[in-house]
Amino acid sequence: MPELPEVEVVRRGLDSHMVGRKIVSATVFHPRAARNQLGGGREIEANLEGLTVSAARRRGKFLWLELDEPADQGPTGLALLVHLGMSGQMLVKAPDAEPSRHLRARAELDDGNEVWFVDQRTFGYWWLGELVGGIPLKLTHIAPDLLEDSLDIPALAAVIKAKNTEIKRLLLNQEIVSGIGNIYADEMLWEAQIHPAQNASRISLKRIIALLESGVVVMTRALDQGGTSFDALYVNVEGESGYFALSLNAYGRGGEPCPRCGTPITRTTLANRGTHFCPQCQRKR
DNA sequence: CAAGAATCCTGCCAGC
DNA sequence: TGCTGGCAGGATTCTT
Repeated sequence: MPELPEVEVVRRGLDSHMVGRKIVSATVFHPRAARNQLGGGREIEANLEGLTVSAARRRGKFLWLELDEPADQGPTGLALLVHLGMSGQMLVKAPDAEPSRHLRARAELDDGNEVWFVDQRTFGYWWLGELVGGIPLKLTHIAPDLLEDSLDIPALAAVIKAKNTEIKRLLLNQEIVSGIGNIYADEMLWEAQIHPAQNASRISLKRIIALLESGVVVMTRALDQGGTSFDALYVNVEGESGYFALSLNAYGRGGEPCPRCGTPITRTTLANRGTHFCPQCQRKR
C-alpha cells in the first residue's frame, strides 16, 4: 500500500506488534525482495536473527524497524528498511495461517507470531543497513514528508516556486517532499484548485502554501479512515482495508461530476501517470 | 537542471 | 473462450 497514509497505517500496526519483540529467525524467499542488499537475502537472514525491534519509524513511503542487540545491550545502529513499492504488504500472522502465493520474506517473532512480507509485483524490498542520524543510509536523498512536525511549509513552498516545472511532477518527486503519490497529488491539487500541469514558478507563494496545507489535511483525513483501498492489495497488518477511497474527489473519477461544481472530471496523462482534475475549478493560468 | 522514456514485475479488465 | 493491449497506488536510471 503505497502512499504516506497507507504506509503510516502499516507502521502503526508494526509498532504495536513488533516493538519489544525479538526476531527469532528470518527468511527471504524471493531474490527481488533483497535486491538492494549487497549480500542478498542470506545477509538479511543471518544478521537479523536474534535482534530485538526497538522502534517502528517512517519517512514518506518508507518505513523501518530499529534494531537492538540481543540481551538488551543497546542499539546496533542497524535498521530493517521496508519499502512496499506498488503492492507490498506487511502482515502479522499466526504460524498456522493460510499460505500466501506472493510471500517474499518472513520474520518469526519470540511471541510466536510471524510477520510476512507479501508483494505481488515485487517492486518492494527489505534492506538491512546502517542508521545515520536516525535515518537509514539508503534514504539520505529522501526529503522530509508533509506530516513531519519539523516541516517548514513556507520554506518548502519557496523551493517549489523556484522550479520551472509542472506542479504535479514536483509533488511526486520524493527528493523535494516525500510521501505524496499519484492519488494524493491529484487530491491535494483538486482541494487547492490548482491545475496539475501549472508551472510552479507561476503559482503564488500563498497558493503553494495552501496546496501543501491541503496535502496535510487530505492525508490526515485519509489516515483517520485507515487509508485508501481499492482492492485487497492495500491493507493494514491485520489484512483490513481502509475507507478513504469513498472520499476521493478527483482520483479515479474521470467523467464523473466534480463534487464542487458538477463539471465532469478530466483524465489525462502527466509524467506517465493517470491524472485527474476538474477543468472548471482547476484552471491553468 | 528539466523532461521523457524505459526499466523492474504480476494481475486484471476491456475489447476484439 | 481466448488473446492482446493497456493499465495499476513506485522509484531509479538513462538519454535528450
